[in-house]
Amino acid sequence: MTQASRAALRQHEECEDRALNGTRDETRTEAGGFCLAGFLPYRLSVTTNRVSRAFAARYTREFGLSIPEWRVMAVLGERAPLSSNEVCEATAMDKAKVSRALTALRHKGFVKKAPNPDDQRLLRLSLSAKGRRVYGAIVPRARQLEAELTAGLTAGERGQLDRLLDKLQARVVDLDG
Amino acid sequence: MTQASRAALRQHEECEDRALNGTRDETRTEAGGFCLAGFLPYRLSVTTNRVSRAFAARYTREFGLSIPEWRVMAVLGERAPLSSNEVCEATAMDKAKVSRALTALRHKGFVKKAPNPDDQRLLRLSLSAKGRRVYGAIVPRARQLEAELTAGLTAGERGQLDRLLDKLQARVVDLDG
DNA sequence: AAAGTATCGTTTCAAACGAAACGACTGTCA
DNA sequence: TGACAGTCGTTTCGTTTGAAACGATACTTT
Repeated sequence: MTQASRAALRQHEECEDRALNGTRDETRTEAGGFCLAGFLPYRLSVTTNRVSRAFAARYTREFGLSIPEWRVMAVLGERAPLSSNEVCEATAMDKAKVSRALTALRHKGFVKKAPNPDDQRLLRLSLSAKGRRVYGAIVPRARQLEAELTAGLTAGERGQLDRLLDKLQARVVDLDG
Repeated sequence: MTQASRAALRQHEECEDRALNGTRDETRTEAGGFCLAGFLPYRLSVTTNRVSRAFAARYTREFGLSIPEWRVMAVLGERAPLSSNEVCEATAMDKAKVSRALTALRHKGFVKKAPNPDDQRLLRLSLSAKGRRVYGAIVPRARQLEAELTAGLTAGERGQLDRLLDKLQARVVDLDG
């Protein structure tokens, strides 16, 4: 844990304490005393970035894959062949990122790229035999890491978290769209 | 909403449907049928990135601030003077990012930077009068945006979300530390 | 069929990023 | 006091990022 993250957590606890003590229960809604550590977008960003870092470190160390590359492998392993655009949609990444991940994966020999005879603009992307082997190894590992991450959560809490993320996602769509 | 996000949500719903139907309830734990859209790190990342984008767009459009700059303003508005390191800790950003945000904020005339007489290595950072005016405007706006984001959540759900994020954060510390 | 429009995937470009090097300053130990 | 180690904040360096430009292919309209 970094110094910064420790301090951020400490500060957040202080803010929570203040709220629980009732000293300024209206902290969230009034003008004064804004507490960044209790601000949802900030909290989401900090937590998610730490999770991403931790997972990225594992993927890199154990399989030599970046997160974009892992995402592409994950969708190609599940359903192939896919066009680049379909990979974009399935991974929630833009086409430039997908294109770069694909060239990296092809250099590593994990992904095959064939033209689509029906439409020469589209690609037919799929895992190579080697890629499938890696996929077979990385999927259980990813599940295991996810299980470690959620080890402190009951099944109900895990479901609740999924539902809450869905709700946020639905909301943020209105917010920027 | 982008095509990619729509598709990702759709795919996730399909995965959930499969789970709910009981066709393959063991989807999460067995070797076959890995579903990226149901994978927690992925879900966290996608949701958080969308939230960050939406908020960054507002901050930029309405106040000309990036997210790092807004974070620095937020902590300096709450408690100043602070050293650069203290800003790092309070914002969960590394010192390079903070340094860059500070130079931008000083160029905009929002932040003052004074030497600390007790220790010449440390800075005494604080908001200027202009910076305080902006702070006074942006804090209620940030609260309002946060309220829009969580409009679909009950107070209990909001508390639950905070607790779940805390639990994840506690876990991820072990995971990479 | 030719011209104009749209889509696909790659590449270019400038901005943002984190790690590490760095100079400036402080505290410690001889 | 002088050397040494540690801390602070800035800057440098190479990488990653998303937006936009691009060439190539397909569709539409006449």
